[in-house]
Amino acid sequence: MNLHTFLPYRLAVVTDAVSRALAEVYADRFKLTRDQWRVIAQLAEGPELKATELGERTSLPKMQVRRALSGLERDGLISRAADTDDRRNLVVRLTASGRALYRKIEPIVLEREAFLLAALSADERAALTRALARIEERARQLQQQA
Amino acid sequence: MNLHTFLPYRLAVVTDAVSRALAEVYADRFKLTRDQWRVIAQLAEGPELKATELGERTSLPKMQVRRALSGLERDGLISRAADTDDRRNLVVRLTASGRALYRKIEPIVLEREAFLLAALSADERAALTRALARIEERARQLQQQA
DNA sequence: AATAATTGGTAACATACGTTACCATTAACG
DNA sequence: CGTTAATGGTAACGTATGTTACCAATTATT
Repeated sequence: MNLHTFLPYRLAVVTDAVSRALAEVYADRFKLTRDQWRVIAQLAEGPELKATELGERTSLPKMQVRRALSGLERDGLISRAADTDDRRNLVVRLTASGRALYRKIEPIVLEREAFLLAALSADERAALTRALARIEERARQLQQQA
Repeated sequence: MNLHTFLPYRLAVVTDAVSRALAEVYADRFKLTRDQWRVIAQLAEGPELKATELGERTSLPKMQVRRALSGLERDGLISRAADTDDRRNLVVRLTASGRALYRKIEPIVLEREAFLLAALSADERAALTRALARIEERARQLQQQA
């Protein structure tokens, strides 16, 4: 077995390189952690979310969501309010400055993604998306049976 | 922008799922960290390596290599010795029990990789490998210019 | 309706990790 | 040669992360 052709290793290395390339934007320039960036990006898609939904949609464990939210709230980028229907729930939404920050980051980050994908044809991109989806599904099957 | 179709996010999520599926083997069953597993897998390919080479070949920063090695040495799976030519260098090699452990893990881990890849045709696998390589290269270009 | 089980969120701990500075050895340069 | 620079490895610090246990609000059970 050769580590360099081993799929899990390859994925980890590529993903790490991509993450770093992106973190230069949201972390270095805009002082957000990766988790905070994910939360903001997700909140930007809809007006408000419950904290639990946020966790599901960002693929983050609830503790990471919580810590991301604490920081964001401190910096005035989101607001948390108790749900009136079920007071266990928190309803989270971007503040005006949260939305403004997102609008600054989004184009830069999309540009970087475009740069990465420019190495592939449309067909190749589609194939990559499909391959990743299939592999993810199978990985989850492996975890299940454990 | 949609987080779920955003390449860096997709890569991170898939990679995380794959890592977890693999960690069940080397971490849960064999009590190795991911870094220790990488180091062992790399050492299994050749008889001995300098610590710095190990870092390059496992894509791990030197501190992580060091910490991985400390644990492995404590457990008698590797040995470290000063290079006689250049006494700054450490020469690292697997012990007999290190090799034995590797031989136990390898087939299980390869089987899991095979299961993941079984979702793809030979062509699709080749395309995936190519796509990942191109994206990694471009990601490193982005980092460079920062 | 009272009690048990579940759920969303929080707290606190121990461990892992990245960063910076450091020491010893070797290489470079005058 | 002798001083300076560079390199491999180590130490020590603060922060981040995962885990476990916990509390309050809600839902289910009888």
